[in-house]
Amino acid sequence: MEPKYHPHAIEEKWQKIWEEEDLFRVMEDPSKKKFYLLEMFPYPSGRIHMGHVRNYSIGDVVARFLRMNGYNVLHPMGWDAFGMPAENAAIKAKIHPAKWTYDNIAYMKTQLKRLGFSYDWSREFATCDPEYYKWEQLFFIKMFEKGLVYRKKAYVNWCEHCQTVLANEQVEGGACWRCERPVVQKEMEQWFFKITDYVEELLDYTYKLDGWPEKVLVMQRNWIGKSHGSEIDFPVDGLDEKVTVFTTRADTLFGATFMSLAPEHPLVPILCRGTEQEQKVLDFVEEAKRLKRSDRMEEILEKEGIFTGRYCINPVTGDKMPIFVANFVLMEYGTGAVMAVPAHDQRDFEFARKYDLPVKVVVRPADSDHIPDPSELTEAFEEEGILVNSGQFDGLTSKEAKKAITEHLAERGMARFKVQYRLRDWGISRQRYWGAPIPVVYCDNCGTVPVPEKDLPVVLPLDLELLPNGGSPLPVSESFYKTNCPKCGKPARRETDTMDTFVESSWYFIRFACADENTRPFDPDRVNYWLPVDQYIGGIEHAVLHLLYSRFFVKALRDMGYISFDEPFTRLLTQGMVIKDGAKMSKSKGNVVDPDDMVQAYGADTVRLFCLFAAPPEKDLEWSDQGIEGAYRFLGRVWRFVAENIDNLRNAATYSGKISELKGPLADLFRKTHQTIKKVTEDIKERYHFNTAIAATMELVNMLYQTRDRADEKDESFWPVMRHAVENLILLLSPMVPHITEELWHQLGNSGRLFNMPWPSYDEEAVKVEDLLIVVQVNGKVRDKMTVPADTPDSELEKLALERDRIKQFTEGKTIRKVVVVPKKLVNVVVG
RNA sequence: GCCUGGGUGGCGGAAUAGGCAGACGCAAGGGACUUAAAAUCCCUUGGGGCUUCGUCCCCGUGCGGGUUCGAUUCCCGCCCCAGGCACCA
Repeated sequence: MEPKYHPHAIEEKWQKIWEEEDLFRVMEDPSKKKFYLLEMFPYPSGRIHMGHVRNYSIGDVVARFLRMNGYNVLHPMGWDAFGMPAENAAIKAKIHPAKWTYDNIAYMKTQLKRLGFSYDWSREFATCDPEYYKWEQLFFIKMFEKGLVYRKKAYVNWCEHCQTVLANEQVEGGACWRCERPVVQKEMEQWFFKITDYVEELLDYTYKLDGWPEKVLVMQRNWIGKSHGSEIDFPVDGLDEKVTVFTTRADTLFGATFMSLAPEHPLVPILCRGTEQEQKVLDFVEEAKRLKRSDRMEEILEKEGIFTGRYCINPVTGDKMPIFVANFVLMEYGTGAVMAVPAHDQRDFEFARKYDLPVKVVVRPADSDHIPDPSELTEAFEEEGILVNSGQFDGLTSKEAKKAITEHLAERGMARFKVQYRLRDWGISRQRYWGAPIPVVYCDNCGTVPVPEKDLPVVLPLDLELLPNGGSPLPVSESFYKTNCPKCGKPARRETDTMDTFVESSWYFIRFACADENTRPFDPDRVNYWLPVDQYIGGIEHAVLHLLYSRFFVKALRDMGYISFDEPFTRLLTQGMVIKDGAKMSKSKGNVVDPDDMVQAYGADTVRLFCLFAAPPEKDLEWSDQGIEGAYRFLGRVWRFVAENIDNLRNAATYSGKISELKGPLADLFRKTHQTIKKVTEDIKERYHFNTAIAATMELVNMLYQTRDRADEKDESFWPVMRHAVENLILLLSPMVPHITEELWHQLGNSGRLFNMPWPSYDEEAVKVEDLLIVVQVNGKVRDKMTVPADTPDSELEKLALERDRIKQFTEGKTIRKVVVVPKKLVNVVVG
């Protein structure tokens, strides 16, 4: 056996053997408990990065661990293969997106294989394959029939740089999530998935998904943004129109002194028509729309407004309220109109001061009788309280008044209770080439016609020349868009937009259950066996994107009868980022660590080990060049221990006796071995804390070296106990570092694959400590420690503690007020 | 502003149920081996103190209070950092 650890030879050797044996292939087996373990599949950008290595290392430990614990584990991998970088590369390097994508996939697959992950590659697919996206087009058609997908003209987020529309979830702080450039509003005809149909169920389940991090659930709840309130109608003075507002503060209605409308509000042109304000208002609206369309990501615009020349009537006071158009009112939320209550809303307050509008106090704090005069207010009182200046509603609490005032108006048909959400429908049209075509045809006679099922897939043509300006070639490609109407047969035009790539990733995890099924999207038997995903692992950045879309898609597919579960991912682990020098790795910062370089320098096992050891999975991981050296050194230490003692270990039979038959250092090592099995098992199974699991195996290795030097080698149990410790060490480390452990296992003369070995179990007797170290405190300070037999009764502990000389020193001349005994741990003597 | 996390040695981190703070690793220092270096192995390592160098004493988990025999852990108030949302009516 090589005295030195040479990772490359053994890693490549075992990877080859595993592949030849098809070791990681899994089949449905109803006699076994299944476990579906999934890591977020990568976009084939060219090379994997350290974030992938970390994500997939975590997943591989869990997969191998569960496998060894008797589960039938589905652990697949594939490619999220549609997307813009392929198009950009195509324009820049003149390579077709398809070739670029498939070349990248081929390379990245070798990288993943080189890392030794236990994927069942027979289930692999790329989402840009028509055999994949044809089912997505089928779902689109079915959703169209069900009214779950629809087309409408709307203001949408447009990224000029990416030349496409973005969903609300894909705009971060006013900027494109991909290129980080400002997003503008553009009015376009777009396809939308009706995610809002499922808003209540999506929200409900955020309280039931107890295997998800609370952080992600909170983010989703905030994104959904449910609020309870009222809709109230305000008649327009002198016109047969009304302005309807949504408010969560109906209790402040008596304080509403003016009205604010969004610039896009449809009533605006009607209201100002014929007034002397008309031109000024229309100019203001144009200017506001223009500003909205331009770069407004950084600071919030100065609050500005303009009087429309019209008034509406406050339905409870009968007062005339001037109607303004205000640049801060959003057409997309509520009704696009806000009743302004300057005394109780800071924004309205500032607006009222600026335009010299009346302020009326109608709520006072519950803990004060003082009703401030509007002139003395310096800011709005936004909290709830007790109503004043509100006629018959005076004295009610805000909560009571919201109900009472809404009901009062509801009797006259002027108000109703209303639940409002922030979540809006998911816009999925993308003006891009490298995506799944939306299977729709536009016919002058028949209108919008879905492509019939039998004509699917609508294949994305690969023989197109890309346009140099980055625009999609589909709208100018006759061979693609020219078609005949499926209904009337007359010439018609295909939809040339493609689907958001988040659509592909919203259902790929189901397809892994039956990737070879070619007559229907899913094979119910296999899907019912494997799904839902038991454990999903990926980055937090998808908290409200992919993870919300997938939840919606599963519910939609369920209601269309394709599947029969409610939620895609039972448990979710969001791992932290890999950072270097305190910042996310990026080319511009020059702090990128390439996995290939690391594998080359240290081997896959070391890279995996470091990723697992440096931090618990949910925290960010700071890459450290010294840290990875340490990981390498540890594996060298493991290797060397076996290599240096290989003959003795090989010739020994693994110790199978009881701990009571051992003594001294050998008993200690045997106990430590069992304690390590317990610790590693619990850390992996219950906590996914691989860092502490690895720390425990390090302790065992340290003890192996110590025991070799300190125990009596002539003891006939010496090598059997050593072998017992070494074999268990190998088994415990195998999910994390599968190659070195496989090699050592075979060097010891064992056969079979660790992947198929049962996970070691520990002996309760052997874990128990014979002697306990009891801490003795005086007034809560540690003053002494004593070693006692484990079965010493509590009363005896107290007696022993009080007899200690050290303790007597501290208690002498003082009264013992109390003695606290914590079984097996500590005695605290309280003196005064 | 609001909502979530988090703040522990020189560094990454540990302490799982209120009971020895700092496991394990890195870095640093010392020693062994060596002609020498590398590699390896062993030891020390939170800060401070000393007529006694100890099974010694004091301080110490962002800050200030509280509960408790005992608080990194629970409660109240504050500061700072990270992430998310942000004109949402």
